[in-house]
Formats: sequence, structure tokens, C-alpha cells
Amino acid sequence: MTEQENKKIGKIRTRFAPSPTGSLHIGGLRTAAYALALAKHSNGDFILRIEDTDQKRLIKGATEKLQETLKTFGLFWDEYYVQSERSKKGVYQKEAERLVRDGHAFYCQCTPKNAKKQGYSEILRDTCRDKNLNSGAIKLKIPDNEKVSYTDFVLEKEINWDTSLVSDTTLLKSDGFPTYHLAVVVDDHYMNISHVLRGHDWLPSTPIHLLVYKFLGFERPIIGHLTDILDPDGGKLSKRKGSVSCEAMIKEGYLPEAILNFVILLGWAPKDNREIYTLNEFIEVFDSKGFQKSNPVFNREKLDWFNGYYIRQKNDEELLELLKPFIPKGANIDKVKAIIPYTKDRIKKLTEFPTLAGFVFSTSKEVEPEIVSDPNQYVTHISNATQSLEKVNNWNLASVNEALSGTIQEHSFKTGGFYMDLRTTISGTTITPPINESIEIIGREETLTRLKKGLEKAKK
RNA sequence: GGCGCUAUCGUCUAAUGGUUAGGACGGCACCCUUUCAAGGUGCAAACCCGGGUUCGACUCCCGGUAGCGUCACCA
Repeated sequence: MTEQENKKIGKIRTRFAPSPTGSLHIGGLRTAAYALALAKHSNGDFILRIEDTDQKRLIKGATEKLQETLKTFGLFWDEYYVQSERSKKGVYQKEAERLVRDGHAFYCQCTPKNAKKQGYSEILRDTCRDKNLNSGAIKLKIPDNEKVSYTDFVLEKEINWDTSLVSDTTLLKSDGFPTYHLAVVVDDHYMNISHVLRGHDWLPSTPIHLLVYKFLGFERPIIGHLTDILDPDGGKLSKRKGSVSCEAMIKEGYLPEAILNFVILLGWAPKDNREIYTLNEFIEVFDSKGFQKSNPVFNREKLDWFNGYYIRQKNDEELLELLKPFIPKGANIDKVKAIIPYTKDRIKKLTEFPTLAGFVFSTSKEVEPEIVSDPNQYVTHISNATQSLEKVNNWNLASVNEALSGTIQEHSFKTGGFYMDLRTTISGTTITPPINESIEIIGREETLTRLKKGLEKAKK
């Protein structure tokens, strides 16, 4: 009954078809991941197709960056096509001319209109359609009062239109390049795409594509429209609340696996509500029945949680490599390495590492002691801490612990207050990794220098 | 405005006619604890509204409302 059932069971072939007009954003990444998972779940093919038929909007290097970004997320493609190259070979023009010959399209020489400027006036049938021109743009001759429909495999329902509400649409521009409507149909056909997965915004133009498939005599693929990711403030996702470009997010300290895991769960869910997936695990369990039908909101707290989770999963060596781009030049790499275990479950983004642990691998010149408690008590704490640490010859965690806890006992200090004074003196902040561990890494000499500096500051 | 899609805690979602409506993030409380985290335990928090259908509706149907998308020689 449904198209899906009627479609002969062949290899699943999907494609991701971005325009090289900017960097890959979070929504595009999601579409690509879904398309890849759909294909790879049953050992199908995933195709990357660059839709660069609008010469005006091209951005230099965007195609290369797009590929680079997909790779960093582990999204690899089996085949690769570029529409502008195919266009130069006449692939689309040939089909457009065929439509003209068959009476399903016509040449038009009107200047491009923009419905928005016209306030959505209802010019549904183009005035050139009966002029029999033989040059210009080629437009589709939309029939009147015809029903077109298809079954959406994401929405899981049949969607219908009356062609009377569809305007004659440009298929081939006067520069010889196809519009999306022609290119997508022709390419999906010749590339044997079995499943079309695309953004929700394409749903309203689907009747055009349906008609083109029909007039060209092509069997149509199974089509599904994904939800849109919404901004927390409503509407389409925008940059206002932080970056939505994958590249920018990575620079912000997000891990690719966290971004990916987060994004696949925005609009898709398994029956058991499992949350953590590697790409391969996702492919394994992928089922298009899990697609959501309503638009999800981009929720940064959840992303941060995923990122913290994936940071915690890294071992110290892996984390060191990941952290390198975020560490200031000249930082003592041994100290960085040593403090990593104590920062791992304290940061949600890689960018937080230097903020949290910078005092460990900076010099005393760069660290300004902070005094947050009562000055008299502060001096007592720090001078006693200094005295006991000065006696430590074999500087290691155990001996530092012993010296300090001995001092606390001896003077009946309050543990929390004592360590807080120590902490702010050594680090300049109230939030740090465990302070004794930090002190051990910082070293005897540097530690004592900072304590003296704090004491001097307190006396002023 | 026309056309179309959608509607469960604040957010992401599970449920496929009968459940105390489940989980996750976030929030709150407690435990752990030298700060902050992480971890553990617990709590609060939802079926858009109105009609049907049915012995029984979050689940099915209709209407409303709201949100979103789209209406270019851009994709």
C-alpha cells in the first residue's frame, strides 16, 4: 500500500547535499548523521553532494571546510559529486529541455520576481507559459486541479496538495544552472538515491519535485522531512546564544563526539531512551521510527552535560592532546599533565581548563594571592602553613598532607577555613582542584614564594 | 494572508485505549567532602483547550488555539 512497501527492496543510498555557503552548522550535522545512519544501518551508501548551483552565494573554501568538518565528526562518504561540474556537462539542461519538448515546461524571459516584495500576491501562473519562447529560463508548467501526494517516512503520513496552489517554478536559470528543484530530482534519480532526508523547510516545495519526477518519468525515492532545531527564544536557531557552527563549537571547547551525541538526540529517540551513543552505536540501533515530528529546542545545558561526560571518559593522555590548543604558550607541560587527573571531572568545556588550573602551571608573577577571610586569622593560617611546609624536605603529596594536617591539629584550626586561605593564596581564587595535590605539583619553592607573597599582601 | 507540518514536566523525550504517565538535562534537598566538581540518594515538575468515539482516552476523530515552516532565475 505505501510507497515504502511498493518500492523494490534495494540497497539503501542516502545523501547529504549541503550548499557551500558557509560553515557546517549543527542542523546540517544532524541531517548528515541521520542520513549516514539510515544508510549504514543496512550497509548502504552515503553520498556527499555539493549543491553549488547558485554562483552568487558561493564562498571560497567552504566546500573544503565542509568536508573537513564532516571528517572530524567521523562522517565519511562513499561517493562525492559536485553539481556545478555536472551542470557544465549539461546534465540538468538536457532534462529541462526534455520537459519543454514534452510540454511540461516553457521558456520564460520575465525578470526574477520576489514574492516577499510583492506581499505574496497570487501570481500562480506565469504569463510566458503560452508564448512558445525558445530562450531564457525554463519553468515548470504546473497543471491545474491536480492532486499530488506522497508518504513522508519521517512524519509517517500521507501529505497532499492541490496543484492549483503551486506556482510555475523556475527549473533552469537563464545562466544555464539548475535551481534546486531540478537539480535535486535529476541527481537523486541518477545517483540512485533510495531515501531523501532533508530539512522541514523543504516540505512546501515537495509538490514541485513530485511533479518533476512524474514528468521526467523517474521513479521517486522515499522522502522524509526532518524537524527544525529551534532557538531557546523561539524561531530558527540563531547565533545569538552562542555558536551554532560546528567549527566554532569545537573552538569553544566542545568535543565532536559530545556535539554529535547531543545533536542526534534532538529529534530522534530510541524506545529505551538510551542517551549515550558513539556514531557506530547510533548506526547500530538507528530506526527511522525514532524520528520526532515536532521541532526540538537547542538546549545548551544538555550539550554541556554531554561534553563533561565525554571529557570524563578520556584518559589523561587523550585529554592532554585535546587540551593542547587551549593551553597558553610557555606553560609547563609536565605540570599540565600532572594536574589533568584532578580537573577531569571539574570542567564541562576544554576552554575551562586554563581558568580552573592555570595557577598550577603559571609562575608566581602571574598569580595574585587573594585574601577572603579575616586578616588576622589569615596571617595565622598562612604563617603556620609556611612554617610546616618549609620543614618538608621530601616534597610529595603524602608529606604535604602530613605537614598540613599536623598544623591543623596542633593549632586546632578549622579545616575548611585553613584550606580556603591556603587555596586563595596559592591560586588567587576560591575554586580550584584539590589544593594539596595542586601544591605538590606546583613544587616546594614556588609554593613557599606564593605563601610569602600572600603574607606580605596581608600585612599591607 | 494562502498552503503545509506539529502539540507529554522549563528542555530533550518514553508510552502505541486501561501505568501511581517512565527516563535524561536543568532545579532543589541530603550524603560524601579542604573549595568546586564528580558520584550516590531523594523531592518538585507535564498529557494545549473544547467537543465527540469508547465501558474506558495522553493515545483515535473533528474543531479551536498556539508554535514552526514556506510562498525567489537561494538552497
